[in-house]
Amino acid sequence: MNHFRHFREQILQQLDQVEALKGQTFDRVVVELPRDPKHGDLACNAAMVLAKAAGMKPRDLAEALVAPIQSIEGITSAEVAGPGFLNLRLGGDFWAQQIQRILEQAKDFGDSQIAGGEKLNVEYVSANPTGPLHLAHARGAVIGDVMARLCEKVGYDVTREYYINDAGGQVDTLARSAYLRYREAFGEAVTIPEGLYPGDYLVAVGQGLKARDGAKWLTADEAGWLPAVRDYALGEMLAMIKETLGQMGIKQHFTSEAALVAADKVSEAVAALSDMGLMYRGVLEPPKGQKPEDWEAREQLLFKSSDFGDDVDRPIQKSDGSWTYFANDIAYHYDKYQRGFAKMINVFGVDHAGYVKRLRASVKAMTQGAGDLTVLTCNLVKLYRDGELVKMSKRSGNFITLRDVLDEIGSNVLRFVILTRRSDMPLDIDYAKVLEASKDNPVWAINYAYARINSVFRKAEEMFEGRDLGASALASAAVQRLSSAEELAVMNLLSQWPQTVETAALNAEPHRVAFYLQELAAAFNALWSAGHGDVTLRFLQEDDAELSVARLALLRATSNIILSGFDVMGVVPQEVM
RNA sequence: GUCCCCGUAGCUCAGUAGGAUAGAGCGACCGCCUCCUAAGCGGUAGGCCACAGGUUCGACUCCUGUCGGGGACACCA
Repeated sequence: MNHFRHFREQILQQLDQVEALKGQTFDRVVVELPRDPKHGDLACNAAMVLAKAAGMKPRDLAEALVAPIQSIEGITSAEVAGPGFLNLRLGGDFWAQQIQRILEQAKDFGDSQIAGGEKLNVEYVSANPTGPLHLAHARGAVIGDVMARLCEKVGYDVTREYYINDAGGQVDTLARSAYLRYREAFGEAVTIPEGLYPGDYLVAVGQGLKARDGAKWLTADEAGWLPAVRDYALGEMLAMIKETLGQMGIKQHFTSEAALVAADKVSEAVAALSDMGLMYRGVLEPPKGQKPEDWEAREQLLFKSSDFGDDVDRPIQKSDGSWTYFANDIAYHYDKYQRGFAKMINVFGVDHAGYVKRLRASVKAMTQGAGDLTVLTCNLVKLYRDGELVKMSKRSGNFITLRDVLDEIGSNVLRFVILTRRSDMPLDIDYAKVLEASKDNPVWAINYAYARINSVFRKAEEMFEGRDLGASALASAAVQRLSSAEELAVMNLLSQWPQTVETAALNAEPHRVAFYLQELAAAFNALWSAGHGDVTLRFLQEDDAELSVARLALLRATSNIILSGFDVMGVVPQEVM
C-alpha cells in the first residue's frame, strides 16, 4: 500500500465535506514527505493551493481543515505550519498495521496494479550479433532488466525483448571474418584485412565450422559459402551473448530483423504510412556541420517525421532501392504494436540519442497516437584500475568484454554500481573501490545491514529458545511499543517503499531503488548504534520478551524490504558477512 | 549551423509533476567498541543550486536568454 496515496484519498474525502470548498477540484493537492522529520510524517499543501478559490487566507483555511483531517483514522495530529502547510503525524495502529502487512506480504509489499495489467514491451541490449557483449552493453542490460522488474511490480504485463540486427551488412562482414578463421583452422596462415572483425573470439567459430562441415567450403565461391557460414556464425554469436546475459540473470525474447524483412513487414509498415499520406519522394538538404566528402543530392523515399516532432524528414529507402535501417526499425515497432504493445520502452546507448526523435515520431504516426514509446538512454561507462582509465582498443578487437568484467567484480556489484547513477549520466567504475568492503561499494553496505539483522535473529533464537520467531508470529507483535526516534525513522522509511517503486517505475528512474536502499541501510545502522549508547535500546532484552519480539518484527520487516529491493535490482543477497 | 544531455559542498553525485532551514558518500577535523557484526554510529567545517531576466503567495525545480562542459547530426547499423 502506498500510504501517501491512501492518506491523500482520505484527505480529499474530508475536503469534499468542507462548505468553503464546494465545487473545487483537488488535483493540485499533494500529500508528501516533509523535508524535516520534525515536521511530522506527512505534509499536505491543501490550504495553500485552495486558499484563493475558497476566498480565505492559507493559514485560516488550514486551521479550518485541522479538525476534519484529524478525524481520519491513523492520523494522530495535524498542525498548521509555515505558509499554511498541514503537518500530520501518524500513530495509533497505523505503524503496527504497516509492519504486519510487510511481514505478511514480504516481497510483494509495494506491488500494485496501477498499470492494470497493460501489456508493455521493454527492449534492451539489442547488441549487434557480431561479437561478445562489452561493458557499454552492461548498462543497458541492467537498466532494461530493472525497468522490466519495476514495471511488473506496478502491474504491467511485461515482455523483455532483444532485437537482433541480423539483416544488415555487418552480418556478412561477420561471415567473411569467420570464413577466414575457418580456413585458418585448416592450417592456412591468414591475415584479417581492414574492415573485417579481427577478434580472437572468431577462432573457435572457424574451428567449430570445420568440425561441423569439414572441408566442403574451402573450394566453394563466396556466394556458395556465405549464407551457411553466416547462419552458423550468427548462431554462435547469439549463443555467446545469451550465455553472458544468463550470467547476469537476464532472459529475453529474441526478435530477428531478418525474419521481419523476410515476412515483408517492412513493405507493410511503409504502406500503412503511405496510406496516411506520410511518405513522399524528395531530396534532403546536405547535413550541416561536417559535410561528408561524397555527399550528393538524390531523390529518396522520405517519411514526414518532422510532422511528429523530428527535426527533418528521414529516408526510408537507400538510393539503390533497398530499405534503410530506419525502415526496418519502423517495421519492427509496427510489429510490436500489432503484437499488442501500445506501450513500449527502449533502452539505447547515448550514441543513439539522436535517433530517438524519429523513432518516437514513427510510432506516433503508425499508431495514430495510440502508441507510446519511452526511450531511456544510457551514457558512457568508463572503467578505472588504480586510478588509470582502462583503454579499450577497437582496432585490435580487444575491447573489455562484459564477461571479463563479470568475472572480476560479479553481477551483484556491477548491477548495483550501475544503479547508483542516473542512466543518462556518465558513469566511472573503479575496480578497486567497487570491490572494497566499504561504502565505496554500496552493495556491501546494504548487505551488511541485512547480515546484521540475520545475526540478531541468530542471537534471539538462543535467548528465547523455543519461541516462534517466524513471520506470522511476528505479525502479531506489540509494535506499538516501539517509540524511539530511530525506530520511528525506520518504520517511516519502510512505508515509503511502495512510493519508491511507483516513482521509479512510472518515471523510468531505476536508480531510485538504489538510493532508497542506501537510505534504509543508513537508518537501520543508526538504529543499531543507538543501542551502543543506551542499553535499553538494544533489540534483545532478556527480561522483556514482548518488547524484543516487537523489535524483531521491525527488523524482519526491514530485511523483507532490503530483500525486495535487491530482488528488483537483480542482486543476490549474502546471508552472513 | 541545428538538436539532445549536463552545470548543486574540496571530490563523486542525489534531489526538481513548484513548497518550509538544499542532502548523501568520499576527503578534512572532533568524539564513540568490558556492549546484538566499529565493514558501523554521532558531531563540526564546507553552498549566491553557472549567470541574468520572466511566470507566482512561493523557483535549485517551470519559461526565455547568456556563458561553460559533453554528445549526435545524409543511403552505416
